[in-house]
Formats: sequence, structure tokens, C-alpha cells
Amino acid sequence: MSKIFKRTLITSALPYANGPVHIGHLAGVYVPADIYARYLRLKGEEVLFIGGSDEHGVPIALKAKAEGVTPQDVVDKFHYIIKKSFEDFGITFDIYSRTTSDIHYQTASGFFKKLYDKGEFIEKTSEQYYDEEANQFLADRYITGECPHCHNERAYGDQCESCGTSLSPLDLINPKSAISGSVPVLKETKHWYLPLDKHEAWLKQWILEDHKEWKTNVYGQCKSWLDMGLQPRAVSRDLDWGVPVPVEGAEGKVLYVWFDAPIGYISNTIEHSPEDWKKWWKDQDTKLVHFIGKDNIVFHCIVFPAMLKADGSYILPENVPANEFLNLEGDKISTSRNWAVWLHEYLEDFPGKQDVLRYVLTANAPETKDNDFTWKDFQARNNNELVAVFGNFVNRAMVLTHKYFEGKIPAHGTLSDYDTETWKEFNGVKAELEKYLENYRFREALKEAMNLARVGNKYLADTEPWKLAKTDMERTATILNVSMQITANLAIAFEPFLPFSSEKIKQLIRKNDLRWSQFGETDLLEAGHTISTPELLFEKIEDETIEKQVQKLQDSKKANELKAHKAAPQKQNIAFDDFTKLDIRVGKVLECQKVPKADKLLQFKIDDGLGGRTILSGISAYYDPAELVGRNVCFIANLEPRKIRGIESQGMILSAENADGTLAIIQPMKEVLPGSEVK
RNA sequence: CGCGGAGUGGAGCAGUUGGUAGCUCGUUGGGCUCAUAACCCAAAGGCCACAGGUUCGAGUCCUGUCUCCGCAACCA
Repeated sequence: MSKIFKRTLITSALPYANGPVHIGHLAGVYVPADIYARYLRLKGEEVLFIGGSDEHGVPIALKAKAEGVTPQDVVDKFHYIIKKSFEDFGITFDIYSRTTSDIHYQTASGFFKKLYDKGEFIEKTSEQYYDEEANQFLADRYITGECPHCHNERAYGDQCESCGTSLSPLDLINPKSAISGSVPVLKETKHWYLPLDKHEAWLKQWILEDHKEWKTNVYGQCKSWLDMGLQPRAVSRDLDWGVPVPVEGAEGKVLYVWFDAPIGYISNTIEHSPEDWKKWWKDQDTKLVHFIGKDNIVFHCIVFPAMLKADGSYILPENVPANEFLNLEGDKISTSRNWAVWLHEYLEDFPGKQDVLRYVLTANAPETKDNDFTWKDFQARNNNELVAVFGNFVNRAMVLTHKYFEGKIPAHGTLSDYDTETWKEFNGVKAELEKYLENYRFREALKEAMNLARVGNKYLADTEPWKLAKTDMERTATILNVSMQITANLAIAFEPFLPFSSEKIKQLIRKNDLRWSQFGETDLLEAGHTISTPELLFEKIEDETIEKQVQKLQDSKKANELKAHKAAPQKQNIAFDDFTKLDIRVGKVLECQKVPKADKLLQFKIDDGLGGRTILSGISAYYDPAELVGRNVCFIANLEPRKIRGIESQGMILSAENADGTLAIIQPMKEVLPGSEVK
């Protein structure tokens, strides 16, 4: 894997344009990708960094419908919010475009057509629900009906949000079209599939043999997929929002988003350099790197490469450095629950503090496992590391230079052994930094850069120029010369990570043209060169600021709970006779235990006054089996028995579901005999 | 026995091809005063999830077990 490449093409996962970007996206994908891009540029290498919005697919179509606008309105809104926030945050895409661009339509369409003509797809016909009133096939999400499991009447065709089961539209009882409300009919529809199974052999060789250096999470997941055997995947859908399938007889069909989106990398490259885009995608000397989150591993390591290979003229990714997920204050980040720190809001709340967030997200990046972002940690890293170590050193060096030499870099005398040793340390760090950056280990790399600032602080503390200034001005001059050279070096070292601060240092020392190759040089600033008056690089973040953010999160959490607490609408009235058909009883719990290999199930042995029965209930998350023994519970006695996990459940224990989904068992207020009827 | 990832001092993490367990923050004590009460030094704190095995020697290899996260399954 030591191939020398001429240029590097960096792609970062296309954010889905149904919401703004949050810190999870940043930590997982965009900050590392940007660090990598900036580093290579600083080294003078040929780099192209591609970004863009992913704007097709069912969720956007649904959101548009719910808000009574067009899908284009939805993606326009978020595309510009996302694009602007990336710009303001300093993510240096060479192009940030979108999958609704004309060029993308042509590119994606052409890509499909070529594979189609080469016979790289297989065609399959299957039965899907069709809305005769609206004259269209229905995506899974467009079908609602009764969940066969929990009988929630508003389950979707792909999932029941009440019980969490994933469904197929055919499972739904009384399906209804979400578009017209009519009853859909089953109709045959044809789709094209990419036969991944045909690509299995070379994928195995390419990943499992030739790319053992990929990160363990990436390699492991690919191996698991390859070992299980690959299946053909549909590349088209019946939908009216997307790139039309460019084949006769494919009216009303569009490319499936996962096929469509990665081609966006290519179309955005074409949009950026229409003349010579091919050198980025079709020249073996180009190194292609995909930055993504762990949810995208399979698409970028298996599906997209299979697409590229099927075409035959494209290069394959050299590496796919996928990160794990970032949690927020101990909870999963969630767009729908509004549990997130949104980039555009951060930029408003913390103007000029892009680098603080970049620092925290890199220092705590989820490179090997899921990590947690907390505001307290954010504050601590800012105050104890950025302010106290990095900012403080630069300030010390500059203040002293102004105090003793009127802001002019003094000429140095003979370097002492200690001076030389300090520089040696610098050179060592440079090599380490490069090693880490080139292996996508940005957390470690940043730590090395911080160590340089520590070296600086230690240097000043050990040499004590403020004392020497009283007796030995020549030595003081040397010390401050060295200190300012260190400062200039810090500007280089931090440029990929904290570009705004690096820029500020360069302004302060009035030196703009610093390149990576100069890193480690001891004469970046000439004697006599005048520097600006010192300004602070970072400022302390007070407790109140942090408390405000925490409060903001808690408020949104509360708001969500209240929103979710809206009581479900009342169901249709039923006849008294229907009620009497239900046989609800009180029973005493005799035994209770967890069902092995099942997350949620508890197995009960109930004294029902009729000889006892076994009932299973999915409440393991909320009750300890031991505390339930001896308690009275209510259960439906005449519900048809059903086998779950191989055990027959003879009834249903009644629980109330709280707004947050937690369950509370219903029990009678007074002691009653087992088998008592509930009326 | 579903698949993958992870379990290292209070917190967050390194530990490369097996050879005395490190880093940052925090804590405690000391020093210093140029600096945003910042900085520097020192100390305390880990039976490297657990149990076996291979080896002269294992955090590092093998086997088994447990826990956490994601996916899958599952919620009468």
C-alpha cells in the first residue's frame, strides 16, 4: 500500500437535505476530511475535495408532502443552510453542489445507461402496491395500515413506529395509500438490480487481501458482508422524485437514492472541472478517499465500488476511513427528536469560535468507538488546553518580544544546547504528525501538534527570559528569537486543524507564506521583522455560557416530550358485546425470568386461579424480574395463544405506555384473588 | 451458540512485529510571575473486564465467559 500517487480526490458523504448539519456529521466526516484536504494542500499536493447535498429519495418527498410544498422547496431550503454553514465553519470544499443539478441528472443517467447497455443489470418483476386514484406505485413509506404485531393503526409500510418492528408493505392489515387515502392494489412492476453476487470474487480479493490496512471497523463489516454472500440489489424505485431511469418502459421510475447519491461525487467533480475531470476518476495515479460515517460503510466499500467496476473505466477507493458515531450528553444524536447541536446554531451562538468546535470534535473524535460530546468537556478543552496551553504560549512570546524589543524579532546569538534540543523535539513531532495524518489518525495528530505548544511553554519556563532581561540581554534576544520561531512553526502545525487560529497567528506575526515544507525551520522570521500588537487567540468560556447551552438542550428535550405526549386519538366506538368478548383477569406473578437471547422479553408464570399459565411480555427494559414476583397484574386471558421465541404466550399482560415509550404495568389497587375478572 | 465494534488509573484515549504500562485533562503538593489565576515541576492513582492456555516472558497470541454500543432478531 505504499503506492505513490500523483493527486488525491477526497469525497465526504453527501449530507441528506432534509435537515441541517449537526456536530455528529462534523466529527464523523467533515472535520476529518477537511483536515486531510488542508494538510495535503499545505504540502503543495494536487487535491480535490468534493461535497454536496443528497437531495432525492422518499423521506424528502414525504417531508414535502407533509409541509404542503414541493420536494424542490425542501431541498432548496436545506441545501443553502448546509452550504452556508459549511462555508462559515471553514470546510474547504472545492465544490459543494447537489444531486438536483442538471449535470448530475446527465451523469447519473449516463452512468445507468452504460451499465444497462453493457448488460450489467438484471431485471426482476415483483408485486407492489399501486394507488389507482393517484396513478402511481407506492413506496413503503407511502403506505399506512394496521401493524400485524401491535395493531397500531398508523404503521408505515417499512416500519411500525409504535412497536418498532420493521415491516414489509404486504404485512400491513387494511393498507391505505398515504397519498389519496384509497385502498391500494397489488400490481406487477419491473425493476433493475445490480447483481452484487457476481462481483463477490474480486471484492473479496480487493478488500480482504489487498486492503488489510483499512480501519478495523470498516474491514470487519466488509468481511462480514462478504462472508455472508452478496445479493442483487434493486437500483430503481417507483417514485416521481429523482433521476428518471433512462430506459424505455421505465416511466414513473427513478434511480434508487443509494445508486444516485455516490454518482454525485462524480457529477460534482465534472461540474468543478468539466475539462479534466477524468484525471480525477479514471487515472490510476489518483488516490480516491471516501470520508463517511459507519452507517455508510457497505455502500462505499462494496456497492459503489461494484458500480464503478461494472462501468470498468473508473478507479476504486484507496481507503474509506469511516468513523463511529458521536453521542450528545449521553444520548444518541437525533434529528427527529431535535437532540443535536446544529452547526448553523453553533455559529450564531459562538461567533468566531469555529476552531474551538473543530478542536473539541477532533480531540474527541469517534475514530475507534462511539464517543460522547458534552458541553462540560467542550468548556474544559477550551479553557485548559486551547487557552491555557496554545493561546497562552503565543501570547507570552509576543508580549515578551514587545516588552523587551519593541515588537521587533531580535537577532539570536549562539544557540545553547537546550535550544538545539528544543528544535530536535520539533523535528521529531513533524515526522509523527505526518505519519498520523497520512493514516487518518487525526486525534493523535492533533495531540502531537498540541505537544509543540507545550514544548514552547516549557522552553519559556526553563529559560526564564524575564529574569535574564535584567542581566543578559543577548541571551534574552536569543530566547525570544527562538520563541517567535516556535510561534511561526505553530501556525504551520495547526493550519490543518485550526485554520482560523493559524490565520490569526500569521496576521499577528505578519508572515503569510508559510508552507508545510518549512515546518521545523528555525529562521522563519528574520531579525528586525516587526510583529503586531498581541491579541488573544482564544478566550475563556464561562460557566454561564455552557449552562445556557445545556439548558437549551434540556428545553428541546422537554418540548419533544410534551409534543410526543399528545394523547392518541380515540378509536371508533364499539358495542358493549364487543367489550364483553374480552376476558380480562387479575393474576398473581408466580415466577418471572428473562427469555434468553431476547432483549425485551420477560417470561411470566401467572396464577390465574385456573391452574396457571405462561405469558410473555416485552417489558424487560423497565422491570427487574425479581421485583415482579408476588405482584398482581392484569392480563387478557382469551387472546389467542402465540409462540414467541419458541415459547407459547397464553395472553397479554396490560401495561400503560408513557410518552417516552416506557411501560408501566397495570395492577389493581386492592388485593384480589387470582382469576378475578376485570370489568 | 446471528453479525460487527469496544472493554487499559476519576474522565478521555495511546500502546506499533509479545520484553519493566504511557499521554492529555482532573486531583494533591511545590515552584515561578512574562502570560487569559495562565505556566513549570513533582506526587498519588491501574491486579490492562474475567478465567484458562501458549511462551523464558502477554495489555499485546489462542480458547472460553461476562458487560457496553451498532445492526439483525424481537415487543400479543
